[in-house]
Amino acid sequence: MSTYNPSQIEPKWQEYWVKNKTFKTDESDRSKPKYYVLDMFPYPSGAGLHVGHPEGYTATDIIARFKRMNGFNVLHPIGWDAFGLPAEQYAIKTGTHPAITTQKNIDRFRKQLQAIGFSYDWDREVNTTDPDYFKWTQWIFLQLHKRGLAYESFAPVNWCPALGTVLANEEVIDGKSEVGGFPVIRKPMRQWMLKITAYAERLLQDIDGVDWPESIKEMQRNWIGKSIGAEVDFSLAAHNAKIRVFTTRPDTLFGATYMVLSPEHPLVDVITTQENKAAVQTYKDEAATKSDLDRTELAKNKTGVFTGAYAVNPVNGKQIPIWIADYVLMGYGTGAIMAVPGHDERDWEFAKKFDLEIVEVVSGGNVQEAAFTDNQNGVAVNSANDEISLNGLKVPQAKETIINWLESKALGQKSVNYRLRDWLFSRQRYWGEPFPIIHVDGEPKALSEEHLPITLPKVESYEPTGTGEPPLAKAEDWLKITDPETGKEGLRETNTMPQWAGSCWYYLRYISPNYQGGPVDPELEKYWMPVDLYVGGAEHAVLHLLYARFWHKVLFDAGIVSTNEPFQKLINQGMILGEMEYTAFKNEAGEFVSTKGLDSIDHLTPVKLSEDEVEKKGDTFFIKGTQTPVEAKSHKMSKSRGNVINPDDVIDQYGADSLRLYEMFMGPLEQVKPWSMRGVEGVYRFLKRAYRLYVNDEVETSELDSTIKEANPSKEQLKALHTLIKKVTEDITEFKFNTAISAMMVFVNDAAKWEVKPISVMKSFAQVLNPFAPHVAEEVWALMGQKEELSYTKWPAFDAKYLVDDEFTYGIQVNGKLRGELKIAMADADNKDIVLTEAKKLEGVAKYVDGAEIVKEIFVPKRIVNIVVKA
RNA sequence: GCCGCUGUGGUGGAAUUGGUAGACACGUUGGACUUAAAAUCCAAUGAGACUUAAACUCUCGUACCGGUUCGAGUCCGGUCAGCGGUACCA
Repeated sequence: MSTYNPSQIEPKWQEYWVKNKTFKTDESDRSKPKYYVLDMFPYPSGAGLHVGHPEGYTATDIIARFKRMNGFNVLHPIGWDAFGLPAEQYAIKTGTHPAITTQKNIDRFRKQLQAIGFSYDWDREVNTTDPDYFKWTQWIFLQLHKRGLAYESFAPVNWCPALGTVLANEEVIDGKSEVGGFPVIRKPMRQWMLKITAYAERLLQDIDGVDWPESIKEMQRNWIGKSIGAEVDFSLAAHNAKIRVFTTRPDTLFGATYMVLSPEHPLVDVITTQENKAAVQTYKDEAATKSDLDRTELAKNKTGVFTGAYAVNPVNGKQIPIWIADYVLMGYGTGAIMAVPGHDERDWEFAKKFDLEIVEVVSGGNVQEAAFTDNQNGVAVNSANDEISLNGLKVPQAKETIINWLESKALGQKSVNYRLRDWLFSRQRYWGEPFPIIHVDGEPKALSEEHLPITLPKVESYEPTGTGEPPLAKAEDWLKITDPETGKEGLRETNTMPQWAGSCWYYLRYISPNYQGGPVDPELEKYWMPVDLYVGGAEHAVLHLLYARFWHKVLFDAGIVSTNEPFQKLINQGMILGEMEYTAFKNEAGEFVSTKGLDSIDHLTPVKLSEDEVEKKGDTFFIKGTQTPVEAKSHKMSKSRGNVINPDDVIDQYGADSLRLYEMFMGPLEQVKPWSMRGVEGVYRFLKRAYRLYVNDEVETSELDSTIKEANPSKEQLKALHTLIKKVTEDITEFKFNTAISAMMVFVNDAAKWEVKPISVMKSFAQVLNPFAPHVAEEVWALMGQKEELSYTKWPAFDAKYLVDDEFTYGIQVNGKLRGELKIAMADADNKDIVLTEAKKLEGVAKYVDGAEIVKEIFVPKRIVNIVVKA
């Protein structure tokens, strides 16, 4: 009992915190400054917590505890993003209702989180599947609907046959589903869409004002994809109609030698000539059935067919052929382009393949060899008609000139386009929020607020029908509804909302989880918002964070929230990889081979090696004593690789404080880093040493060690303590937890040598340790007989006067090379003459300086001395 | 291809933001304690040269090449590698 035993200490304090509601947030005292520190809430999967969760959660917990000790009123909540596919798929397999699975998983997650000692206010837990919660998700949908931001669409969507549902653009990666990697095809279906494009400009502008990682901001900007250009009308040679194109390079209009329509463009059937009908139809049919994956794979090989029709280039009256090709997308711009093969790579490839004319209109390259695409310094050529000439102008000026001319002739105008599309907001699933929508006389109609929440019906089977009919279509009693307004018979909407819906606004619900007058209590919202710190994985860079910003802005417009942006500061924790693995490869003959220069290693057999079977030579690892290179790499944790670390096991072996400390000590929070069990042992040893400062482990009782006394601290002790306080305070503020921990290690190494440990110093250390390793801190705090609640004690202040040394040590350089060290009294440290005189007396320095001509003497007070001599 | 980030000992990582590179930790080696082991404690530990040995000293060293500077891990230009995002967006 006398040695450090986390399995006894930790449950005791966890129970104490829960029982006493130590971390309950009381907002009645609004005189205190507020701090809202938020974690991305987890999906409570059946697998339980993995080590990635406690990384961000420990970081926010340290901040929360630190802020409490600094007099802030802290809101630090947690909840469950509990709708979603796994529970539904489990239901399909076993017949267990997703609500049951979900509840079980939540209970397990809660237990696991409490076992790590996070200081959440457990009275504010939210659960997206709770009708009291999703009532307000539905309510927010009604606000969107009211504002014309929710609408039905019958356009082709991303249908994933394997998942039996449609997916949002953001959920499709390389033509495959983000979840599971299944192929996705395009299929026209009735869907609900949210008009996020109406907010594109604000989503883009306001990103500048938030304190987020630049990479995430850039990703969002790219996703929104604003491009400025012009729309230009081309009249048809044989029809009295126009085709409008969007281009970012109106300056190249004179070089437009053909035109391409998307196969889905409505004018295709109108303009196609008789002899081309068959070929065009065949091409259209092929394009329609092509999956996104096929389109991506064939991207390098351009395809298309000629329609037989011609358009007229408005600047030079030339007739140019109109083609259709699937490299032009109906969903972007106008679904039609003017092709300028001289200055656009795609158009160039297409023109080469189909032998179309290539004209140079911007000089600087050789357009027969490759498209010349410099859009800054290129100079326009061959670009003049009777009224206008761009010749000699650089691209930006040429653009402006031609746009003005087009506008004056009513042939086109300046135009802005966004890559962002409307958000496909419905899923053909069971385990999601039902829409507050009914269909009467074939028309969708919103139910009014008093009918909320719309709860899920019991169903026999959770399988989608496969034709796109959601499982809810099978719940006949639920499906049929009498319109409360007109008394007509109607049908409920059978789609459900995507998982993102619940996570779009959960941070608001934490503020007033029981409020019945709206999603959030307006008074409290004004006090707590915005979120001061939001920590989570970078995988949500565009999806969740863009959707949540969109909803927040809608709620802002509706007067529900008072801030323009929800999350002031965002930090992405880096992924934790598995332990470093050393792998060599054997060929079919069983010989070790080098993988260098091989495209594929599929035919080789990997052989795992232990650390002491390998050695490093130069930049590469080899099998010891051989020339066989070894791959040294940390991999993503995955079940199939068998390198998953379970936090429960770590806690069993080393305790929660060690888990917390190790995850923070590994390296910078934002960085990707490999797990190391030995590293856990390192911090465990540190905690043991720290505990042993307080408790003598050679005796059989857990009493305070006799070296801890009421005593005046020595100068050295004060210096050690205040160095620690300064470093930890600054590092927490900058989220540099790894170096804060190393400062604590330095302190403990020091203090272990003290024969007398003044209780005042040891109290301060316990306080500093508390945010990081709260269990052991509480334990020693109690041992010292402290009655005050540790979590709310005042964070110790450092006093610079204890940090001053009697001496300063200068590094003395000669010609930039270190040649000696000079210890000098602090009083003389700023005196250039004294320092230099002394420096030149140093043996190592004199060797180089004596007899040489001194060219220059660099003296930077309390930094460096550099004497420059001529050789 | 494009955009972004990162390259420091055997390993994870420090470095006052241009000023003594390698803090702290892991690992390794040696030692103490122990009947022994575990635990704990102490010491050494970037590479190399010189030396019988040690001390001393010196050289090289922050992916690579070059530049700016009294001085560069840090700033600038170029190259390479890895990671993440994105990709016919006109």
